[in-house]
Amino acid sequence: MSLSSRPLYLDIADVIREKIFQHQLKPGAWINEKEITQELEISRTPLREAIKVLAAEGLVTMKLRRGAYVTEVDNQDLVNIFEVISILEAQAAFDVASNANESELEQLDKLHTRLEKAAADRDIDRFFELNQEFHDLIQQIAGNPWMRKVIQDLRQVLKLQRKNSLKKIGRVEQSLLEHRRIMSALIDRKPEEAKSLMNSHLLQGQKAAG
Amino acid sequence: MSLSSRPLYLDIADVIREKIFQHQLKPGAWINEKEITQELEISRTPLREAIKVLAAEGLVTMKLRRGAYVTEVDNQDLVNIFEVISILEAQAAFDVASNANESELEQLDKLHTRLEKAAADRDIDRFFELNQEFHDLIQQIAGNPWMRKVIQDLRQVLKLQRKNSLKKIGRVEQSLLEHRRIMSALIDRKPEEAKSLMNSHLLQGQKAAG
DNA sequence: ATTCTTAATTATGAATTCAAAATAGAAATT
DNA sequence: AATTTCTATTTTGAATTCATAATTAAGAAT
Repeated sequence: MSLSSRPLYLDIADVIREKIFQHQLKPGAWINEKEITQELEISRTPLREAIKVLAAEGLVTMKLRRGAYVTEVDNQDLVNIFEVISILEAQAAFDVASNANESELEQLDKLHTRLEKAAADRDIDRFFELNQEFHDLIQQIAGNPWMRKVIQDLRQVLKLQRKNSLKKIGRVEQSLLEHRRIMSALIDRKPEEAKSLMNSHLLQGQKAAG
Repeated sequence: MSLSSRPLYLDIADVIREKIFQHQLKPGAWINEKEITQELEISRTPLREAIKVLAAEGLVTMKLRRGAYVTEVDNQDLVNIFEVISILEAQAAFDVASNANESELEQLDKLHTRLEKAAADRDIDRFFELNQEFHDLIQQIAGNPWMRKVIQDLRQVLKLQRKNSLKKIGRVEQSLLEHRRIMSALIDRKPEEAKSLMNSHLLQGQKAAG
């Protein structure tokens, strides 16, 4: 067989990425090429290409003649990554408040409503998921694909050390409150306010996680 | 032979990257694998790994079953990339003004002096080079390696379309003026001012290039 | 028993080979 | 002559093979 719509190495990268996020491959763990080729029934060539993609994303680290291991992020890394994400997402919020059209704001509002519902249902996993979607939709609407790519890559690295701040008691409520205010600033088209609120929202999340 | 200190694919990536910046490989040009393997006397395996690294950096774009071509950035891309770079470098300047120690500021000042000299000598190439060094040193001192990596990757993509704004008459002088004011803000430890100056400095450069 | 040395094994890095798709080129049809 | 169809060539994607460095394991020496 061979009529797939995308190259094998991308599929393999997806599988390994998921393994990393599921902590089936934990930070610091070496990636055993033979094991994975046997499990996925593929050859080493596309696997090694996939590993290089993940290395570029920062999810794995390569060591000459030793192979690759899942990247370990320390606390300083977290602080540094959060600094970048906060700035950029804040700017994205600014851009949305400045330039989004009515239908886009409506889309956001709908998503936000679902977020409220998940919170009311105490469905943390769903909240977590929709929360990600909400942030991503803002970036999408902001309309800077390069910025979006940067944010997504860095968010991926954050996911390496699943200190999910939403698991902290009261954090979902707090987060929701912050979202509401961001949403208002967007709808009221107050760019500076949206920016500032988004920035502190993210820094709050960091503080809660740390 | 086989005692190199780094994997072959990284060396190959360097060579191709340089070819791209030298415009030996122009935006839109397909990368001919056979040609490069013969020229560098290597096999396709590490070459294809190198291409994937460059794709992750955004310098080449991969097309299924067609190979890879040098990325073409349009005007919208430039605007978008500049938006991200401006924000982040501005923040880096803020961080330097806030946290750099005396010796680091001195380092910057020395580099800045050399920049002044290159300008006085009308040595544009040297100015260009030192200009890059100046910006990078700020990022280094800012001390956020993740931010630095993001900026560097994006700056690379900018280099694809060598609209060097410094080539514009008067732009070197203007740029130098802006640098002087940034330098002052850093030494006077005025973070907000440094941030704002750096931001407009970069947007000026963009405007001059566009 | 512990450490050091050396042989066997394993894993990585890179070249080669194989399969299939895309392109180029020639022949045929209109 | 222009366009279409079919064949040959080239090129990409992926598997396999080969070479060498790193690790493990075994044995020797203290």
